[in-house]
Amino acid sequence: MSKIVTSKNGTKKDVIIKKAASLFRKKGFKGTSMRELAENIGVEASSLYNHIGSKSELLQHICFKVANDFMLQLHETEKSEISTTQKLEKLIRFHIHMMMDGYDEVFVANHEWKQLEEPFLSNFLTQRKLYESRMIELVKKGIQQKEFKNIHPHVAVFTILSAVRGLELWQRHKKNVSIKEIETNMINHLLYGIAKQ
Amino acid sequence: MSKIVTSKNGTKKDVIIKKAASLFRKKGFKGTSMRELAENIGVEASSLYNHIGSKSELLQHICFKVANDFMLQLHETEKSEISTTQKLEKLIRFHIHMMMDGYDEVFVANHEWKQLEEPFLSNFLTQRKLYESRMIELVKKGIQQKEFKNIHPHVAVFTILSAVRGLELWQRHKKNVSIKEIETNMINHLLYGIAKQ
DNA sequence: TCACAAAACTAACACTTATTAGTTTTTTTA
DNA sequence: TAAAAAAACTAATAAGTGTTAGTTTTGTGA
Repeated sequence: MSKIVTSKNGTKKDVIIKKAASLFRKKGFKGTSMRELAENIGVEASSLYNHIGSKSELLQHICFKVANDFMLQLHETEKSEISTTQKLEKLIRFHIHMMMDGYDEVFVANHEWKQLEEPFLSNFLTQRKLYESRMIELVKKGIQQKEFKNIHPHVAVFTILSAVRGLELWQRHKKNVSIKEIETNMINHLLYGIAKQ
Repeated sequence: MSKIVTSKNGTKKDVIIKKAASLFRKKGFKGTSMRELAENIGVEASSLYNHIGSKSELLQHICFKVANDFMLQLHETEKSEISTTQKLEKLIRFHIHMMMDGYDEVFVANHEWKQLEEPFLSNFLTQRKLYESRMIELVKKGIQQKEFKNIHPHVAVFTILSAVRGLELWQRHKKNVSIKEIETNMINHLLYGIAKQ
């Protein structure tokens, strides 16, 4: 049929991955066939293999791109010279913006990582565990420095991550409530509800 | 091979559904084959059809059982003669216990409902929307009655539902942190952080 | 113990899956 | 404009899917 449309600064592989993320989110990785993906791009399924290696490679790419983005931001935040409270706020805001800007990709990384094959599955889980434990360390530090109340660090981090992941639910209501409104509310709820006053 | 083992007060269909919920959670609905399900029960795939109608029927059963349980509890709570704060607390505690006792089923209802076919998909979404809007009404009433702060009801309900759904994450850490500890923490965070003091 | 019903089995079906081989068309480069 | 490279196409493969038909085994009640 027609040719793969490449927006500027984007290879054809990027176009395929972007569309894959969108379909994987809506129908799941296993629920999306290569024929379906191809049709959505306007090409035959076999043509995709001129640009990618395999279907699972697509999932790997999406999951590890997201994981990497979060890891990078965590690393940068850790070594920046601001208060622990500000560090936590920065991380939460990053989560919120990732969820808003890269909705499909973040959703897929959150929900479809189970479909990764070894050794990628183990690799992904290790990275996630590392991320969590470094956030816990951050909260512990905040408690030591008397910036935070004497809360359970593990519980606090998981509550934050849960609430942020819940931003998915808001995708359906983008019209009714503004993003800014949600962001302000959530930051207040999560951060200054914890910080010592 | 051997026969389906029926625990007392459980039909063979119940055994199949229970195992299906477990597998659907671990590998997804589309990622679980009927042969795999059968093998886990100790039977050939075709034998399952002596007890169930189809694979999708299994998903329907799981999703609507969960939806029904929540709807029933909501209905009962609404008409019980306690304060609005107590009503909300009761609902949150129910969510927590459903997540702990019926983990597989709740998880599947939360993540695999997309794989439902019409008209079940529409039906499920309608029911979920109804549930949410009735929770929002409850929060609105609490504000009117000056039991709650003047918060955004929609945001409040979604924050609560997000946090409760996040209990999934805790399944991995059951040993390290007690359920009671999480429950207390979460109720305090969600409810009495909202209620007027 | 014998007949009936329930539930297992084997074998096959029609269909979909990801992926490959080989060929033709399109685009880029010189 | 001709040669080379990129990317599309058609057609086919082997494996896996849910499900059905027909048969045999198992358990139950008279």
